[in-house]
This record gives sequence, C-alpha cells and structure tokens, in this order.
Amino acid sequence: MSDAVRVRFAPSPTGTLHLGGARTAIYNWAFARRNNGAFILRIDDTDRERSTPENTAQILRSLRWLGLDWDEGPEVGGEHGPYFQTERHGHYVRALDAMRTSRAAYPCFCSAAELEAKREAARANGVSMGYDRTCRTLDAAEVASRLDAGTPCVWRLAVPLERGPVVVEDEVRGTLEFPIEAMDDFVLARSDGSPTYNFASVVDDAEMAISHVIRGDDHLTNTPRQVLVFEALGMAVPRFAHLSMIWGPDGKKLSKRHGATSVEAYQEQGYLPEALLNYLALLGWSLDGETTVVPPEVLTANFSLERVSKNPAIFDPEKLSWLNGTYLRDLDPDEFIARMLPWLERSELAIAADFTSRPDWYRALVPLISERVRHLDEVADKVAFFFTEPSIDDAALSKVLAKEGARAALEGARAALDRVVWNAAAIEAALREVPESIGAKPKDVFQTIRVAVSGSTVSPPLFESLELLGRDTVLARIDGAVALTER
RNA sequence: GGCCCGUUCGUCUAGCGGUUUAGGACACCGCCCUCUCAAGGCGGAGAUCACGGGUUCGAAUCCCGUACGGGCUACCA
Repeated sequence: MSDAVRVRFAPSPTGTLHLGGARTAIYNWAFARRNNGAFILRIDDTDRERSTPENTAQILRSLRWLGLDWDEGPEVGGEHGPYFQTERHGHYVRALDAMRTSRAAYPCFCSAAELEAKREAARANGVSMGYDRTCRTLDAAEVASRLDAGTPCVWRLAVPLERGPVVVEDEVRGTLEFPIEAMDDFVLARSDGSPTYNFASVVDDAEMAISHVIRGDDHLTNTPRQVLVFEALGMAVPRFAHLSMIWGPDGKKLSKRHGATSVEAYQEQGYLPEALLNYLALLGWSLDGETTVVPPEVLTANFSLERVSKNPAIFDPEKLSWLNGTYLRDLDPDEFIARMLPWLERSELAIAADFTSRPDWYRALVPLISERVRHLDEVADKVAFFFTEPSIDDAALSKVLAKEGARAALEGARAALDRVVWNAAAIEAALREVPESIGAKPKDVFQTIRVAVSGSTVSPPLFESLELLGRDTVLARIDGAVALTER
C-alpha cells in the first residue's frame, strides 16, 4: 500500500525532550493513530559531538511517560532499521554514490577558511551568501586527480538551476514556493564522509517510506533543499506539514528563564502525562474551538493537520496547571492514590504511606484533597497533618489560638467530641452546638479547632478531616492546643 | 543583505464571504454556595480581527503593499 500513512519523530539526542519536541512527537503520533498509520521513532544522532546515549534514553523515557508508543524504532525494532542514524552509514554512502554517478552531487575542495572568506565578502557586498559554486565547474581531469591524491573534500548537491521553482504543498501552511535561484549547493557529506542533516534525513525518510513529514517550523526552508535531494535520488517526495514554534510567556524563544522546558521537569513537578499531552496538543491544534479537555483517546480519534494553527503559540503555565487540576479531580480514587503515594514517600516529610493496611482510609482521603491541588507535588504538604503532628504556624497562633474565645472553643469541642459517634456527620452535629453554648460564632469555633488539629488556618474540610484523624489523635491535639491558649 | 513564514480579547483558540452585537477556554473582577482553602454555579470586564489600499451588494474571512515578529542562509539539527 503506497498510500499508507507512515510518520516519524526524529529527535537529535543533543539534549532532553523539550516541550516543542514533545508537541511535534504528539502530533505525529496522533496523526498516525488517527489514520491507522505507523509512527516511527528515529534517532538523528549524526552530530556525534553533542549526541549522547543518556539523552537518547531520557527522550525515550519522556515519550513513554507521555503515553506515546511507536511501531518502529529503538526498543521495538522494525523492518526499516536500524533506527539510529549513526548505524546507517552504509545507506548514506550508497545514496551518495548514486548521486555521484548521476552527477547530482559534486566534490568541493574549498577549505573552511576559503568559504568563510567568501561569506565575508558576500556579506560586505550585500550579495546572496550561498556557496559560489567554484568547484562545480572544475574540469573532470582536475577533479579526478585531486580525488586520487586524497585531497579532503565535501560533497555538494548540484542544484538543478533549470528546474524552476520548488513548489511545496504544505499540509498546514498551504502552497509554498521557493525560487530555485535562491537555492544553495549545500553540503550532503562532510569531509569525514558523514552525512549532513539535510542528506541523512532525506535518505532515511525515503528508505523508511515516510508519507508525511510533520516537524517544526524551523525546518521550513530546509524543505525545498530536501525536495531536491528526493528528486535527485529518484524517490517519492513525502507530504510536509510544518508546525509553528512554541514561545515563552515573554514572546521569546522558550528557555530555562521561563521555568521548566523539558518534559522530565514537568513529570518531576507532579504533572500528569495526560494533562501535559492535552495541553501541548491544544497549543496549535483544536478539536472544535470549544473543547479544552481532550484526553488521549479523543486526540487520536480526531487529530487532523487541517486544524493545526499556522501561528506561533505562547506557552502558558497557568493553563497547563488548570488542566492538570481538572485531570487530577477526574481520577477515580484508587488511581489518584496510586499516583499520589510516590509523592508522599519521596516528600521532605518522608510520609510513611501505609496504603495496604488501610485502603479505605485512603479512599476517603482522596476527595478531601483532590480538588485542592493542581500538581501532585502539593499533596504531601496538604496531607501532612494526617500523618504527623503538625507544628502550628505563627500566623495561626496569633490570629486564632491567641484570641479570646479560643480556650473556651477548644474545651467545648473537646467535651462535645468525647463521646460522639465517630463519623463526619455526627461530629459536625456535635460541634455545631458548641458555638451557641459558649456564645461564639460558628466560624471562629471551627477555625480554632482547625488550627488545633491541622496547625494551619487552611485545611481540607474540617469534619471529614476529624473523622479520618480518629478520636484519640483529635482529642490529643486539642489538649495540646489548649495549653497554647491564653488563660 | 537574500529567501521563506506568521499577525483575531493579556494568553490558547473558534471563525474558512452574509447565520457575528466576533464564540469558547485560562487568567482577572463580582455574586452565590460555604467551617478555612479549593472545587462548582451564575454574571462581568476584555479583540476598532497589526496597519493601509483594493475586489465585492457585502471581508476577520479573497488580492496587493507596509509595519512588526520569527525562521533559514554551517562540513548543527
């Protein structure tokens, strides 16, 4: 089937997976799933200096964490491997040979210094800065002798000047037209024989039968160059779709200054993968303009390049947080617990989570906490007082416990709670009678109890919290707080 | 410099020539709910659709120009 959809995500392991790359991966993946196609992962590690196995491993981890799966690539194999460019050298050599014999590629003996000088001169004269094609017109004998002598050279594409403009029907930008005169005889293979990005990428996309190249906007002007290589190789030209960039909140390139840029960092801050996936998917694509919560399965069922936006988007951490909160709230209790427990154990408080010994207690805790957090890393702090004796913060002390009726409120509460049936409803009923008996406002009484028990003026709902804490703990904490009140 | 791309509320976007007094979401403000904080409900403010010309009975939507922003112009990807 030549019309089978085959797309690829081809990161360079020169760094971690960042937000922009993740979105590109997500779009490719969603497009493949939507069209019953194949999603291929290829590691473009031709830059040996900056590529590392650690980065590769981290990229794979982040992709998996996001919930993406690939049909071909590292860890899963496939018919078109290998999927690391550094392992595909032979393919590039053969492709270059073919282009040498067809004279689509020619050797260039200009030194780096010479090229730099030419660029300088061009810049100074205000002329186009592309390579001046000196070596393209060397006579055959000259070329042969230099090659035989082993003179270092790179191989350049002989741009077919007579071809006419390169027209690309981009799936998101529409018709793009590039004048052939503006096209440079760019380098295909370096003097050490290694392929450049624009060459390796084309050879691989061709051999891996990629049907749609969906990638970042920064590659837009590489497209006509690559089209020329596909044609020189006699291979079918894939469809292209270029995604606009993601910018930081200040409208500048997304960088560390704007906070986390790597997917891993969001994982560490307690974001849910489905929320990040959802947010990123909506940064440049929309289901209908109305829907903001788009779970993975809805994405893969509906994604289309037609609805991808042409303009760059600014990353908004606020909206991501909000979305994360909605996903957190939608989790069913057991799922919430599963995601929450690691965060309790690894928190500063090193809370000893004992889920297996009291699962129902945890299930009751979930609703108290899930609608009050936006990230999992906030959970430990919020639930700490259920697990350890809280220290009462200064503000709560002065604003609540030091107040006049505090002692009476606590003593009233203690008496009311002493013999009540221990469930939230009964606790509430009992405590609601305290204010009147001591001539205080309900709010003040409840707030005093809250501080005594949780150590803070802000906590999950009081009566439910008391129930979960247990009578002994609650009474002990109230007694402890009484000692702190003014006599 | 050359080539290419983009421009709708602060932000993400809907809109694909008339149904638009430009819709939704985040953020913001107010009210309700309420034991705090949230969550939720209701309401509000917020966009002369970058600007200027056309085309058309009619333009955010089509065309041209300008401005601003961005990308590429490497033996990086």
